[in-house]
Amino acid sequence: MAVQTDQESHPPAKARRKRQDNRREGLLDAAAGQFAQHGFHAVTMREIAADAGMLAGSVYYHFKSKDELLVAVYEEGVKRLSHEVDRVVAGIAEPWRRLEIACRAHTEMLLEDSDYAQVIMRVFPDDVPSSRDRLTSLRDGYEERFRTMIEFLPVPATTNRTALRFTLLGALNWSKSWYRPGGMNPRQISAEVIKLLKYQLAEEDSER
Amino acid sequence: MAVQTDQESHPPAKARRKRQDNRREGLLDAAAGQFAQHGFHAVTMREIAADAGMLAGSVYYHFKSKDELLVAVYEEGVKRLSHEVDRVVAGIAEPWRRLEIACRAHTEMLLEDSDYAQVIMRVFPDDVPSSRDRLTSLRDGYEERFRTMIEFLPVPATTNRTALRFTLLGALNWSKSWYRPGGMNPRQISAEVIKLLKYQLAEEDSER
DNA sequence: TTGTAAACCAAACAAGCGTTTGTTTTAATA
DNA sequence: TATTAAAACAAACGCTTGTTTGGTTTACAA
Repeated sequence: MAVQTDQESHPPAKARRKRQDNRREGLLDAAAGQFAQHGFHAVTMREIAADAGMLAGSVYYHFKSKDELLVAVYEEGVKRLSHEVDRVVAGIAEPWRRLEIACRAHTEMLLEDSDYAQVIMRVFPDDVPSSRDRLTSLRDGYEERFRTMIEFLPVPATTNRTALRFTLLGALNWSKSWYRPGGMNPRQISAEVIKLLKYQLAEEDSER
Repeated sequence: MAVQTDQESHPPAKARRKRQDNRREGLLDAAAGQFAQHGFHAVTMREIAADAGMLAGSVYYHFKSKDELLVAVYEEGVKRLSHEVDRVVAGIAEPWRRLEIACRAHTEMLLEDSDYAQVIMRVFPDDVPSSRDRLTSLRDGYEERFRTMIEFLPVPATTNRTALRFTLLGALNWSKSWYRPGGMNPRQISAEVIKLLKYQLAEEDSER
């Protein structure tokens, strides 16, 4: 038995380093852009591939189906939304302020910054039956943040926090259907919605 | 020159009476059901036709394209929503009460009673570029009712009524994405949303 | 009863779909 | 430089799509 130098320092010609010009990322961007703008079923693999500068067949080296491509976009979208919201609320203790900051970030990504975020709000889980549960749990995982933030809100005991969450997120998400550049911007939209819901609830709060 | 008895009393064998077993209505119902459940692009003409008990080609006797079929559903949906809202608010003068009643009707049709209403909220005008403007103006025509109702609402001068409208309709329309039979019903949903928005705004109002 | 238009069927059409296959190019390793 | 796997191409696959066409049934008018 000869020496075995391949303990873990250098596996036996197994793990080959990947090429640097990997276009999977750009491909995902293209898919996100198309799905966000036209929805899932209205977009073809050829259109996505063309946007990424390749042919339809080549997409299948990176993703094994159109459904899985959507799931990947969804996952990336949830990750980006979550990270951004977590980032902006970090260090902010006051509950209403936390919520407002989070809503602003949410709305900005939804309306301007991120195709990935738009996909999550535009493509309904029911659109892709084979991945429905996966998409639903992804979306729920993100929205859980808002459930928690609303949980800590100092509001009268009679307040229906569930209804508050649905109203808040509904108002913001629906803005995608009427938002046009030049009108109210994302910051104003989220601020107005929060203002409408905050007044009567924030009784012990001194600001405003 | 002979007599011309065909002035207007009986056009010259021109206007033939239509048959009674016209299935155009059932066809439109089938289209509304399919579009409401799966969206526009995910539904095929064969599925719609099968639901109506006919073959795909036969649909083209009634509608000259899939797009036009959607527009017809949209028009019928707007008509039904409008009539229902107009009906329930008739005779109610108090502005907040009017709005609440209207919202209840809107939500009930959206969540339970009408596939036509669901299509209007589920299928975005951008999904069908060729008919985008038509669909948009149809939807706007309906929502104009809410603009008017909110216009007459006794609220502080600082209130942004546009934001109030968007928040209200957004919250209600978005409920379609989380509504499940057994949870909050449409009546409760609309009541909770109105309650959340009403408190602080209804200063001169004595009720509640 | 007969003529006729309304209403539908049956079958195909071209185009496009998501996907698979075999081959070629490319870049990192040895 | 030769080797090897990553990453893409080129071309087709079988199937479905929206739509068209020509013929057939049906109900109403005469």
